[in-house]
Amino acid sequence: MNIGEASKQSGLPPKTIRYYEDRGLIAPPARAENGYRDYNDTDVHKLRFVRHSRGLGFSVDECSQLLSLYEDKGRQSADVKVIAQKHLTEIDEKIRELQELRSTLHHLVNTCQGDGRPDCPILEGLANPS
Amino acid sequence: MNIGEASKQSGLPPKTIRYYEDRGLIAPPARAENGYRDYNDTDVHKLRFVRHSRGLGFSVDECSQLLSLYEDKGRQSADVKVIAQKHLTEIDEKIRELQELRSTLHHLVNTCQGDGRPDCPILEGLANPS
DNA sequence: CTTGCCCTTCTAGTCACTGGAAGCTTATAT
DNA sequence: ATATAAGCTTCCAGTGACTAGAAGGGCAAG
Repeated sequence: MNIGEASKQSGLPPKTIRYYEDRGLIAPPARAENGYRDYNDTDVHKLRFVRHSRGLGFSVDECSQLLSLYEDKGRQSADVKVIAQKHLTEIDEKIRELQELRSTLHHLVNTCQGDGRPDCPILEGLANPS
Repeated sequence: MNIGEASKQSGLPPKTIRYYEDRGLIAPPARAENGYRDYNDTDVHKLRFVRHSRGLGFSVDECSQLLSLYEDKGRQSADVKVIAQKHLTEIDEKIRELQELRSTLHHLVNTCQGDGRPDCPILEGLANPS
C-alpha cells in the first residue's frame, strides 16, 4: 500500500511518516516498481504504535526505545516500566508548574478591572512580582 | 553597564538578551566607545518585565505587546486583560490535556508488574489503545 | 606580557514536525 | 487520446525560543 493509505490507516500524515523513517524510528519500507514506498500491515501497526506513544507525550527517542521493546519478545517489562515511569514523573512536574503559573496569572487577571483606564494590576505584577 | 551586569540584574542570560534585541522585543541599547552594549536601569527594568512575562508562559510576541502596553501610559487595562485571559485559557487547556494524558499513562504504569517477564500492559496499551 | 574573562558577530543545532518547490507516475474526466 | 488533477518522490527551509560554539577584539590583574 502507498504512503497515503498507510497515512489513513495509521492516522499519521505522510510527511510525518517519512520524517519518522528519516529519524530511524520506522525501518524503510519496501519499494514498489515505480519507486513508491510500499507498506504492509505490520508497518501500519508499528506506525499506529508510534502515534499512540507520541500522543501520550513520549519523545521520538523514547518511542524508538518502546518500539524496540515491543518487537523484542524476550524483553523485560521492567525496562518498559522505567521509561513510562520517568515520563509520568515529568508529566507530573509539568502539571505542577502549569498549575502554579495558572494560579499566579489567575490572581492577576482577577484583580484587573479590564476597563478603559490605564491602571492595570497585571502589568504591575509583571513589573514587580511578589 | 555591560551586558554581563545587565544579565545579572535582570536574571536573563546575555545570549537571551541579544536574542530579544534581534527579535525587536527590547530596543537596541546605547553603545559604549568600545562597541559594547551599554544598558541603563530602565533597560534592565524592561528586561526583568520580559523575564517575568516569559516565566508566566507568555510567548515572545505576547511579551512584546505587554511591554508596549506597559510603556503606554494612555493604555486601557482591558487590552492587557484580553491578552492575559486568552493565555489563561490556553494554560487551562494545556493542564486539562496533560491531566488526561497522565491518567491514561498512570493506569498503564500501575497495571505493569515491571519484572523480568516480557508481558507488559504498557506496550499492549500502546499497540491497542482502548 | 600573558592569562583569562568579557565583549562582538555569525552560524548552526535543538525538537518534531510542516510547508513548499520541482519533477515524476497514476487515475479520472472529457 | 488528452488534459488535468491527485499522489508520489526528493530536498530545502521555516517554526519557537533559545543555546553552543567559533573567531576575533578589549581590558584588568599578576
